Amino acid sequence: MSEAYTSPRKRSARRDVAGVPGAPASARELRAQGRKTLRKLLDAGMRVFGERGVQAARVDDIVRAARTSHGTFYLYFANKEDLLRALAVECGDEMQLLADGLGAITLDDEGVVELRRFLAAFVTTYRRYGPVIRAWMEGDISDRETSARGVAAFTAIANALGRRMHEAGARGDEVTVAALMAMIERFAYFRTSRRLDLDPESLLDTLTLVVYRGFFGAPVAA
Amino acid sequence: MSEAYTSPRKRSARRDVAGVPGAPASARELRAQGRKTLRKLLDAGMRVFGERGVQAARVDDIVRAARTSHGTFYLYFANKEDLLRALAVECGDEMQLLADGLGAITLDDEGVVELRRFLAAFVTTYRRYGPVIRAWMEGDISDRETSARGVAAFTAIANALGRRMHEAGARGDEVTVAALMAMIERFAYFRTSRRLDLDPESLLDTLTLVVYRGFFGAPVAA
Amino acid sequence: MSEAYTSPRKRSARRDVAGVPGAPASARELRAQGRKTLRKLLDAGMRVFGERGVQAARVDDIVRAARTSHGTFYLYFANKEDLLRALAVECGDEMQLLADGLGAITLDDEGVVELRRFLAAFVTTYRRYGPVIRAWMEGDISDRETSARGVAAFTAIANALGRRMHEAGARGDEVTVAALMAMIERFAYFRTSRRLDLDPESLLDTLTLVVYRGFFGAPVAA
Amino acid sequence: MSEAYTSPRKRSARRDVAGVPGAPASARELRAQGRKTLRKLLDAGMRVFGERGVQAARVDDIVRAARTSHGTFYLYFANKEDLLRALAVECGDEMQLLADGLGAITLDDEGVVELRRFLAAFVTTYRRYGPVIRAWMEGDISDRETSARGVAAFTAIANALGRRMHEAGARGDEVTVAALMAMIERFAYFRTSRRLDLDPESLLDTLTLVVYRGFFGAPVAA
DNA sequence: TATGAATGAGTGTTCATTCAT
DNA sequence: TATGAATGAACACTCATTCAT
Repeated sequence: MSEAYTSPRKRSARRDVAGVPGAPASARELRAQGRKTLRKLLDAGMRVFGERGVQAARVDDIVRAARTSHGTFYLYFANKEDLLRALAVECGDEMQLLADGLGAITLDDEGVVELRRFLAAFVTTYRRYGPVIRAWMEGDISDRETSARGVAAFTAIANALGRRMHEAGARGDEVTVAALMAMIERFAYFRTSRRLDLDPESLLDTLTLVVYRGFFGAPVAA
Repeated sequence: MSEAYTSPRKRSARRDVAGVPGAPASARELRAQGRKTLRKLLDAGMRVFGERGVQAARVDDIVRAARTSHGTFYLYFANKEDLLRALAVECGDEMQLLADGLGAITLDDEGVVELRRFLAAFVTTYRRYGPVIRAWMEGDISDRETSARGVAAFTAIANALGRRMHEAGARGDEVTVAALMAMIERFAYFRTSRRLDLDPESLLDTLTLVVYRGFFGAPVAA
Repeated sequence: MSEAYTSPRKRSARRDVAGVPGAPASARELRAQGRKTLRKLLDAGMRVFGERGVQAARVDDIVRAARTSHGTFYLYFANKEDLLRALAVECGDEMQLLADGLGAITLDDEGVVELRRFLAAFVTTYRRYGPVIRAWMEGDISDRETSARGVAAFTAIANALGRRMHEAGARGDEVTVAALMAMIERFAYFRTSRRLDLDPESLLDTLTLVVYRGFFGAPVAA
Repeated sequence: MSEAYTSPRKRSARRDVAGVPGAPASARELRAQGRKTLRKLLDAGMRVFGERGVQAARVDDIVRAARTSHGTFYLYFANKEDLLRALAVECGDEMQLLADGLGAITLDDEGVVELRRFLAAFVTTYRRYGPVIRAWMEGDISDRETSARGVAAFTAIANALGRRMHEAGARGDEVTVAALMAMIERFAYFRTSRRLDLDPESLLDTLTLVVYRGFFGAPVAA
């Protein structure tokens, strides 16, 4: 009973438990209109995170990009972190698909083609979810759940790569795979950020070559 | 693209007279006492940048770590960015030394030893200057001069590596070297941040192996 | 190590533990200047809480009343609640003094005089700390410590009154004393808020009479 | 003095056309369905005001408690204040009934019984309308009409009590009656909020005793 | 009559930077 | 050279109220 004064933050924390008003998008039923707005915010978030970086992005940037209001943002997400979490879920799903789709890397031309296809797919995903992936890599995420989801996504891909390396007769140990993934991620980053301003196709060729030779160990005719 | 660090004040610009009020440390003669305080601030800055990240680090964190006051900070640096710049100078010098010190990577055991020595030296530098290096890599620096210094430092190492690869008969083109450096940097990052919690020595062995085989192209007996 | 993104609120919570920057006034050494500002804020807080009420008072009202800035407020208090806590400490001390100062209520004119003196003193304290006292009575305080301090203060006075009633041969049980205190508090409230716009002295006479007769049980010649 | 509740919008005034858009409930004819929804909102309002306090209660809390929507709320009430007004009307009626029902307080056992009955009735009313009554007492209401209705309700009871005291040969002056009512109100508050966690019946006995002796002046055998 | 969605002004809090001592 | 104190713009988050369906 009764009016006990609590600092607004506390109140908000208290309410987070009940969970309704500023509840993460997933916690409420949404109609067509609501789903549309949610999508707008997710897209805008991705865009702004990419432009400004996860840390520097302001909620104001995001709502402006989504052409909506401040209040609306908090109707769908508890805060910026919560938006990041939602994007991480999407990104995780996407990366799982990548992992599942990785075929055998045989020691012939077809293997090279498959590897190149995979790397191209990774880059494509990166162009959309790069900021989330970088946040995972850089440890820029404190939320347990979100962080764990990142680990799971990376692990899925790492395992897929490791298995394929094994099949190809190469070392697929943890460290080697980690080095490989680091290289792929950085490559996608440089590619997406245009820091290496070269022809995308030939960039991809070079990466494929380095990965093939360095990690799958097979001699390849340049 | 992305996260270039700009001090908030820049946004709502005010004045930009080169360096008068809290002139950068280098602009003034310092006595013993002053040099000691400067050192304290540089060390504290490095530490805090490492703990909180360049963007999230607050001047308050730094002065507390240095056991000094806000006022003192601005006696030595014009702002947070200026401190980063000072650290970048140190880091750049260090990386130049690394580049200069890279010997030939021959196709025998001695080559492996030299490569391993170089990688170990890089990791050591990274343990101290990691945050600056990461800020460079991630494009988290907006200041022209500081950024340019990063490019120079990376280029020095890249060139050294490229030359040595050439000598060893391997491809030393820009993209390949970039991939190599990305891998080394990430490795050092994971190593320093203990995200890969394995034995440092064997981590280094694996990295050496992957780099040797993947980039210098030589067959190596595991 | 490293930049994990945490929502600003979380960070602030984390820092509260370390306790330095927005630390409650008591946690830092203050010089003359600082003590003066602290006093200004406490006084302004008391005034604004009185005018607007504890809940409705905005930090902005308080800093305007104290002729200082927003930032300064948070240099001395973690938030509004923290200011209330500080005022509660002062108020608690004051009420303890009241309790300690209550003399015997004898069944003669001197008893009436002592009772009147006590009630006058209570009203004086109330004029200064009324908002805090009301917040305690109304349960408008959620903070454990602050709340407990209120209970302690009330208990001290209640015990003193109960003892004096006993000595006078009257019932000094918990409920009766509570009823007595409720009446006194409400009286002070109406008196301070000028809701009963009558002559203060005769108001006090009437209160003394009612209390004397109703609680100390002695027949008194009007 | 103090905490008069004003809706935030009033401050940044906008329009004040008497009662057009969400006309107060009374202004429209309601069918069965509408009356039911109105009732739900009134009940929920009372409940939430009791739990959170009049000031802290949010429209969102109320509609959630009433299992209806924001839009619906404004179909029945112009704003939060309007809901409070509607509840005040109910409460005022109830208190008028209390006043009308107060019988003579004779100087014998029957007088005690009647007083006890009245106090019990007051407590019952308080259990339902406590928040409104407290808002009146605390001056938490800025609306003229609502406030006036509170004064009228209190005056009705005060007059009834004053008259009965007179009949019993006791002082029934304004101040004494105010003191009496303050005590009764606080008692009901503590009783309802369970701050005095004692047996309700014996609480009521004690209150009756104190009131009887202190205000009606009669000697009573404990 | 009911509802979910949208809005934006209001308020709390932080932190880089300046200033007086 | 050092320091504690002050400042205010920037940003996060809330909630009463309106609107389209």
